[in-house]
Amino acid sequence: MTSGQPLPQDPEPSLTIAQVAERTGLTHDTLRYYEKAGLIERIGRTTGNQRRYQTADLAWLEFLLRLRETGMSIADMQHFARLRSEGDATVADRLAMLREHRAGLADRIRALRRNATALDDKIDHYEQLLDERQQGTDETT
Amino acid sequence: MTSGQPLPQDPEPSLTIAQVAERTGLTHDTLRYYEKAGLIERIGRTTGNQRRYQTADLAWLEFLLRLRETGMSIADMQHFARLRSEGDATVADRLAMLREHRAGLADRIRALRRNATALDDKIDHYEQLLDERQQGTDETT
DNA sequence: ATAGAACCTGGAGTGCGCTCCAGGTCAAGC
DNA sequence: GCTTGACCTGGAGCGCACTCCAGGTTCTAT
Repeated sequence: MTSGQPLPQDPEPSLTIAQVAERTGLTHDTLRYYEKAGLIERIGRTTGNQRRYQTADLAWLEFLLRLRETGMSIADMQHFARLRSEGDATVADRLAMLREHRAGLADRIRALRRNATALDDKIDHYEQLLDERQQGTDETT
Repeated sequence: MTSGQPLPQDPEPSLTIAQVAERTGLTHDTLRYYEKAGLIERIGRTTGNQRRYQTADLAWLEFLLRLRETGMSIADMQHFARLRSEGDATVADRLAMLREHRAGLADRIRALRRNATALDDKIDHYEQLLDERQQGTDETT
């Protein structure tokens, strides 16, 4: 088993919302919005009702950010978060979600690479146009 | 010079908005919105004021779609379209825009690939969890 | 000639993902 | 004790990229 309850003298590095905002690049408004929306479970509070983020909260947030950066919608992240909160019984479902998301991501990367190549062609075309234009400034054929 | 004005007997393959919608995957509303927004210049009309898209319109639309798919905003596409409508003098500006967009795209593809790798790790982790859970169903260590 | 589908316009409405606001509470330094 | 800045809540507002609507016109097939 693991050892400790969060005793008072536990040096668990709890962060304020401002510190988390700086670390993640999110605003405090977005952090509160994510909590309200159920993307992150209710963050622990001080006696004065102020949030204190623990290491595990940070790790989950960073995972969420990876999902977001790869284009997952808030709705899907809510779904994933709900499954997670339901415990180990939902591991298979969560795995399925991640696999599907991963597959979609692969598709999107492939599409972007194809479009990048097309863009390169267009850029080449523009470079040629520009060369001709600059060469032709004096109208001599 | 090139040869023909669009004479009546010119077999220029003009398409209705519905046909263009089907070809591009855009809705007719989106096509009209893009025209209203200045992303595409005013499409030629029949005497009865209905749009007829020409080959050149299609080509431009497909280019716009590539810009969109690679994440360019409507505002930036408007900017590009405006430059284009101003003629050859803006070739250098347009080239600069495309190069910048291309560079951002490269960054985004790199970030997606990094995130994809992180996702793969997470998936591996979930697969292991699932294996343990299935093996451990009978509680024998 | 006429029915019905496709098209037209200007403008309002929608969904997403935040972002801002008002009005208050809490914590730390002077 | 008091000020000042960080934090709290519920709810309204915003920008983007469409999407829909009402009311009218045009095209096509019979």
